This record gives sequence, C-alpha cells and structure tokens, in this order.
Amino acid sequence: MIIAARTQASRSAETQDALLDATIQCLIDLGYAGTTSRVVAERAHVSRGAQTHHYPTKDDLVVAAIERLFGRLADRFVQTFADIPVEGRTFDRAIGELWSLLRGPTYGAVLEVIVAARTDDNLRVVVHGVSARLEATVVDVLRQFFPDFADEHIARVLINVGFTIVQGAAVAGYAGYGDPEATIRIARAVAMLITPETAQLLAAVLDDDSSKG
Amino acid sequence: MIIAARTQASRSAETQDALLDATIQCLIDLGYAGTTSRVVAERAHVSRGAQTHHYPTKDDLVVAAIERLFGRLADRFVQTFADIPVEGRTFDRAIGELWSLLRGPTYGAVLEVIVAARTDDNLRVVVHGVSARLEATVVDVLRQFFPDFADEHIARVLINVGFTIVQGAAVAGYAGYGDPEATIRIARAVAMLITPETAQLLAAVLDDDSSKG
DNA sequence: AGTTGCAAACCGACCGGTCGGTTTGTTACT
DNA sequence: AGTAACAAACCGACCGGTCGGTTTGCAACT
Repeated sequence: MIIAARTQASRSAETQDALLDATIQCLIDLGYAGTTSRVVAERAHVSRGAQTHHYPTKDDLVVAAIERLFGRLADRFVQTFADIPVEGRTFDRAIGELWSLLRGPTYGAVLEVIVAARTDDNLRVVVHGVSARLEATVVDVLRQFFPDFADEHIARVLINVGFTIVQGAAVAGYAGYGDPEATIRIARAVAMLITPETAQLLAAVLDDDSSKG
Repeated sequence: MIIAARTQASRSAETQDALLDATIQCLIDLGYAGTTSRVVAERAHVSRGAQTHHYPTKDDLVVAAIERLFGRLADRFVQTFADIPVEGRTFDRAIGELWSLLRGPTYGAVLEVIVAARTDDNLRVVVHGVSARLEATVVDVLRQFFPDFADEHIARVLINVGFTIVQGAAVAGYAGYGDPEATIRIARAVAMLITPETAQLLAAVLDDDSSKG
C-alpha cells in the first residue's frame, strides 16, 4: 500500500496550494479589499489557525498569491505562443492571443493588485517586481516569435504598445466604456502593417523625440 | 452690512463641496478601500455628524464624489480641446492632450472606482453611467475637433482606440510595466497616419470582421 | 516492536481597533 | 416654534493578528 504515502510536507504543500488558489479566486470575485483572511481560509477549506500558521500576516499570503498569479500568467503566455505554428506567427495573431488572455477573469485579479499597489508602498515593490519579470518573459517569448525584428529596443517598445492597448481594452471593458472588441479589431488591423521596415520608421520617431525632449 | 449674507444653504453647499473634494482626494491618496467616512470628514474639516447629515450612507458620498470626479474630467477635457487652435488639431495632438490628462493624479481616482465597480453591483451601475456620459462628451468634442471624419461609427471607434491606449499606458505606469512615455510616442506617431481615407480602410476591416464573426 | 520525544501542522477562541451606521443632543437661523 | 446644520457618543460587525492547546508524522532509542 504505497497509496498512504502522504507525508506531512506534502500535506503542507496541499494546504498552501489551496490557500493561494483561494486567495487568487477571492481577488477575482471579491476584489483586493474583499479578500480577507477568514474568507480565504473558508474557501480553501482550511482553518484560520492553519492559514495563519503558513502565512502569518496578510501580506505574506497576498504576496505569495501574487507571485503565483503572475507566474501562471507568464506560463500561460509561454504555452499559448509555443502552440502557434510558425506560419501563423503574425503581430495580428499575437494581439489576438494577448487579448484572449487578458479578457479572462485572471486579469481581474491582476488589475486588483496593480491598483492596490498604487497606494501601498510594500505591495508596490512586489507588484513592480513581478511585473518586470512578466515583461521580461513576454519580451523574450515574442522576440523568439518574431526573429525578424533584430533591433531589441524597438521590438521591446512595440511589444509594450501591444500589451498596453490590450490592457487598456480590458480596463475599458470593466469601466463599461466604448467597445473593447472593436478596439482590438482595429489594433489587429494596424498590427498587420508592422514589419521590420515600418518598425524602423517608428524607431526613428522614438530617437527623434528623445533627442529633442 | 451685506457681507454676512451667507445663508444656511450656502454653508451647506460649502460643506458638501469640502466633503466631495476630500473624498476625491482620498481616492487619489488612499484608494477606494482607504476612503473611509472618518478620514473624509477629517480632511474636509467637518465633523462626522455633519458628514452623515449630508450623505447618510457611504454610497451616497461616494456616488456624489464619482459624479463630480467624472464631471470635472469631462469639463477639463472640453476646455483643453477648446483651447487648441484649429491649425493644431491633429490626432497626434489629441493623444498628447489625452495623455497629459490621464497621467495626472485624477485618473488614479478614476481607476480606483472602475476597479471597485468590478466587484460591486451598485457601484457598477453608477460607474457605467458616468463612463457612458464621459464617452459621449469625448466623442462629441473630438467629432467637432475633426469635422473631416464624417462617418460617425468609425470616428467613435477610432476615438475609443486612442482613449484605450492612453488608459492602458496609465495602468502600465502604475504597474511599473514597460515605458508608458515611449508607448505614447509610438501611438502619436501612428496617429499621424490617420486620415479620413485611412480611417475608411479601417472601417472596412471592422465591417468585414463583424460580418464573418 | 514498542515507546518516547519533538517539531510541524492545525485548531478555535480571543484581543484591540476600525468600519459604516444610528441615536441623541445642541446650536443657530427663519 | 420649527427646522436645517452640526456635534458627539454609541452600536454591532468585522478586520488582522495573537494566543494556548491539540493532533499528526517521523525519528531516535531501547
């Protein structure tokens, strides 16, 4: 009977998994302010004592959940783009996939912690850290995705532009402003015009502005 | 002595003004969750009794503050664009002005209520309402700003695209992700390519997508 | 094999503090 | 006298955090 080989350590990991998943789900359903230690424990089917044992302060719990949240987003990002065959690797498609990721519930939790970090010094350090890591992953993936774009600087900026507009569309959706789907359609249409040559023209604009600014 | 002619009604208006301004400032400085009735009253130099007298529930206070917040944003929007001489009315310039509005502290408060509305049914109704009114104002102003764009549908969508990317850049700034200034510079460069003719091409893309989707 | 010892995991009650909201009282203008 | 404006004490609920005590699993010793 090897079945019963669930050690203390593995039970601990299960509890922590349940707590972090419940925290992320709370962020999605109830927002940052609504994510209380009691609700998290209840949703994780864990006593409050067990919760405080593994994550003594709320910060400990939330920080761990944020790292998992951003980590999973990065993983899904890598996986999504890895699954796209080489012949389908266009800017248009990239924005479409990005949008299908950010229109889902996960980005709700991401937005919650971004906004919470705006007015919380400790949280801001954490969020900026995981954001930087996510950005690095996204840029990495997309540079392999578009090997034709040799210039790293302009590639990085263009990727950020794509991410920015998708992010803005997600926020607009929550605000009930405009038509995010139409916005994304326009963005995809414009994205089809991006080639290494046109990118070079945009890069020139960047250099021009930064030299005179 | 006409000086003493400050009636009760005007004092009441002063108190309400102070309360709403303090609420907006709290949203900016402390976020939605940190905006408590006690702190608002303290910042407005008003007793908590006076606060509850004018705004019996927190919802009353916050809703009034949100309406003032969005109203002022709309006013500043109208004023900003009215001050631009006709010869300077380009898409490039429009995005620049939009960005200078949304990079300021006011949008922090706007983002707070948008995110809070995501998980609060009552608040969502209010926020969607004021967002729709703001959108109507923005579209109105910009359509007068660019009279060459006859087609209302594509004009509306293009304006939303501009607003979306600026909004996304603002959120990216709070997240510490990418370089919002560079993103805006690219957006302005692309915006310079928008003419009634190119807009027509994009409109065709929209129609094509919506007919096959 | 059986017992002892220990540390990690877990439990639930409790604390001080703050929240939104209510009640009661006082002032000042009409 | 009546009413709007303000003030302050107060209420129950809930927050994050802490606490003493219990259970569980593993290792060491005999």
